[in-house]
Amino acid sequence: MAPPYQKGHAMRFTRRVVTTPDHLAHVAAVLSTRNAFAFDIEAAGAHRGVPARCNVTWLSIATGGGNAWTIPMGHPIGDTVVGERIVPTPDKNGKMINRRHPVWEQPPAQLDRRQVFDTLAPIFMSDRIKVAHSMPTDAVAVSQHLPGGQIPPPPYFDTIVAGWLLNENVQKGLKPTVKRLYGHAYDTEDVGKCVEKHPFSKVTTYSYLDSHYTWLLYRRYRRMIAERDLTGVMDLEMGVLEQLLPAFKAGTMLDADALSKLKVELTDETARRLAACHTVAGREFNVASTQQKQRLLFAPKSEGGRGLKVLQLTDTGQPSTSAEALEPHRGDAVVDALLDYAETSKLLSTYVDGYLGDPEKDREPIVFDDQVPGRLTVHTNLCQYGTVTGRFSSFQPNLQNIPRPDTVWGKPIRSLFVAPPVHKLVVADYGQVELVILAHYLGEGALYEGILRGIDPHTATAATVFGVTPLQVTKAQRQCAKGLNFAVVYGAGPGKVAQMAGITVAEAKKFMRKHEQLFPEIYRFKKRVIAEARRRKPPHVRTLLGRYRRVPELCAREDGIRKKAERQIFNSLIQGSGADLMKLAITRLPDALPAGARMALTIHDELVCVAPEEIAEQCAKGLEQAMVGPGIADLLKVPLTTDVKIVDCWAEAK
DNA sequence: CAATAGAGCGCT
DNA sequence: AAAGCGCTCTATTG
Repeated sequence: MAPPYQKGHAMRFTRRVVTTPDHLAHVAAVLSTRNAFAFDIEAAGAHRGVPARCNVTWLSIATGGGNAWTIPMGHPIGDTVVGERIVPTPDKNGKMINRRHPVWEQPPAQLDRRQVFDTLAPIFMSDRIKVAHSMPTDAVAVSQHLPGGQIPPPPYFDTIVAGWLLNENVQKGLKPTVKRLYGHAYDTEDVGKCVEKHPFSKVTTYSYLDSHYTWLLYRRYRRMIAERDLTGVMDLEMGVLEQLLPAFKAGTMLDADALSKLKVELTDETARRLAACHTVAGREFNVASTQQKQRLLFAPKSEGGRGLKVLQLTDTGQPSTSAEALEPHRGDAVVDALLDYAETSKLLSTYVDGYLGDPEKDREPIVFDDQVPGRLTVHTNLCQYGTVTGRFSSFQPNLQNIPRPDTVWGKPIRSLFVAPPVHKLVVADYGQVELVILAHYLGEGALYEGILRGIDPHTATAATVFGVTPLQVTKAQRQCAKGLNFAVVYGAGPGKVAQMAGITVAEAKKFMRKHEQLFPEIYRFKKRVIAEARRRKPPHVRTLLGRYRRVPELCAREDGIRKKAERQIFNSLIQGSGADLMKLAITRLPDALPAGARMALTIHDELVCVAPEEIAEQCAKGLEQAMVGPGIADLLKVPLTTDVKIVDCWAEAK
C-alpha cells in the first residue's frame, strides 16, 4: 500500500521517499521477505568522508521486485529558493566581504534517524545478503546507529569489488560504471559531494538511484562472477572485507604528545633548511618550485645560475631536479641545501601537517582526538580494490608509505603509531614473498633449491653467480644479487640494476648475462608466462588463487608499449599471488587469533594486528599460523616464512 | 576560483 | 625502457 500523497514533493516520488512511520514499517515488512538487499548512505557535514564519524542524512535501500526507497533523516532544505541572505565572511586576507547566500524553503517533515535504524536494525543484523558499492563506507556509517555500534554481519556482496575482479582496468565508481553498462549519466552535478546544498527532490532521486543501480549491478555481477570462474576469489575478497570493517571502524592510534613535539622539531628544522637554501643561493626563491630550481641549478653562471650539467630529463623533457638526478652534484652547496630542505619539508607536510591540518593552508585535521586521552585516531581506508594486481592501497591517510624507522626522521614518524593503552601491536611480515612465489612456480633450479633449503634468496643467487658457498657470500655480492633478483621480478634493465647494486652498467650487463646462463629456468618460465598470456583473449594471466590481470597492450605493435606490458604481466603474476596469500591469511585470522585480537593494517607483505597485552603472545602464535600455517603452506612447493614481533610502537617492528 | 597535469617522493 | 600505490606542491587550464 502506497502512503498518501505528501505536500512538498512530487507525486512520482511518494513511493520512493519514506517520511512516515507507516511507510517505514512497510519498507521493513517488504525487506523481511527478501534474502538480499542493496543499501547506500549519504553523509553531510564535517566528517562526511569518514564513515566512522560521519553524519548519515540519507539511507537508500533497494531489493528485488522493483522495490527501492530512500529515507531522508535531516536533510536541511526543501526544493526552491525563497530569498537570499547577506553574510559577512572573511576572505583569505582576513578582509570582511559580504557574501550572498540562498535561502531555501523548509524541507518536508522527515523521520528521526533513531527511529529509522531501530526499525531496520533487525534487517541489517540478520543473515540477509548485504549489497553495497564499496561496503566499508556504508556498513561502518550504518553501524554508528545500530545497537551497540555493531557492524552489519556477513554475507556481503560488494559490487565495487565484484566489478574490479571482473575488470581491473576500468573506472570503478558507481556513476562511471552505470554510464558504461547502462548508458545512464544520472548525477552530472555531483550531488553526492555535498548533498546538503542540493534541493530535497534532487537528492531524493540521486540517493534512490544509487541503491537502485547497486542492486542491478548485484544481479548482473553475481552471474558473471560465477561464469568467469571468479567465485573463489570473490569469496576470498568478501572474507577479507569482514576483517577490514572492524579495523576501519576502530582506526589506528597515534601518540598525541609525540606528534606535537615532532611538529615543533620538524617545523624548526625545515625553516632552518629553507633559510640555508636562500643563503647559499644568495637570494630568496620558492624552494618548492621545480621551475625555479631548474633555473637556479642549470642556467649558466652568466645568467645567475649554477651552470650545472643536466644529467637527467623529466617525461616532458625538462631538466630534472629530483634527488636522483642531483645525486652526482652532491657537494655543490646549493644542491646540498635543496636536497636537505626537500627531505624534511616532504616529511613535515605529509606526515605531520597532513595529519594535524594546517589553518594557514586551510587544511582540516584528519586525526580525531575524542577516543582515548593522549591518543589520536586516524581511519585509513584500506582499499581492497585499490590496485590492478590485487594488492591493497591505503588512503586518507596513506599508511602504506610511512617512512622506514632506519632513517633519522623516519624513526620518530613511525614511532607515532602506537598500540592503544594496555594493548600491543603484533606485527608480522612475509620473508621475500615474491621470490618464494617465483621459486614455487619454477619448481627447479638454483633459486628453487636454495629457498627449499631455507637459504635467503639473495644469498642463494649470489652464491650461484659468484660460485661460492652461501656462507662465503659477501655483503657486496649479496647486494649485487639483490639487484639481479629485482631485475627478474620487475624486469629492470642494466641501468637500474647497476644503480641498485652499486656497480657500473657494464658490470651489470655482465652479471645479467651470467644470471641468464645460471638460471635458465627463470627465463624459460618468464617467456612461457608471457607467451601463454598473449594467446588468451583478452591477454591476461591468472594468479595463484585465480585472480585475473588483463594487459591488452601485450599485443601492441609498438615495441616499448609491448615490452612494458610484458613486464607488467609477469610482475602481476608474482605480485598478485603475493596479494592472494596475504588476503587468504587475513581471512584466516578469526579462526587463528584469540578473541579480542584483530587485524589493524596490512602493508603488502606485512600484517599488523592489535591485541590486549595479556593475549599478545597467543595473538603472535595465531598470526603466524594464519600467515604460514597449513592451508597456506600447502599451496606452495617451497617454505614460506614469517617474522612476528610484539611491540608497543610500529617503529620497534623493524 | 576549481580542476587537472606534472614533478617529485614516501612505501613494499 | 622498474612493478604497484597516494600525497603535496606548483603551474596551467577552464
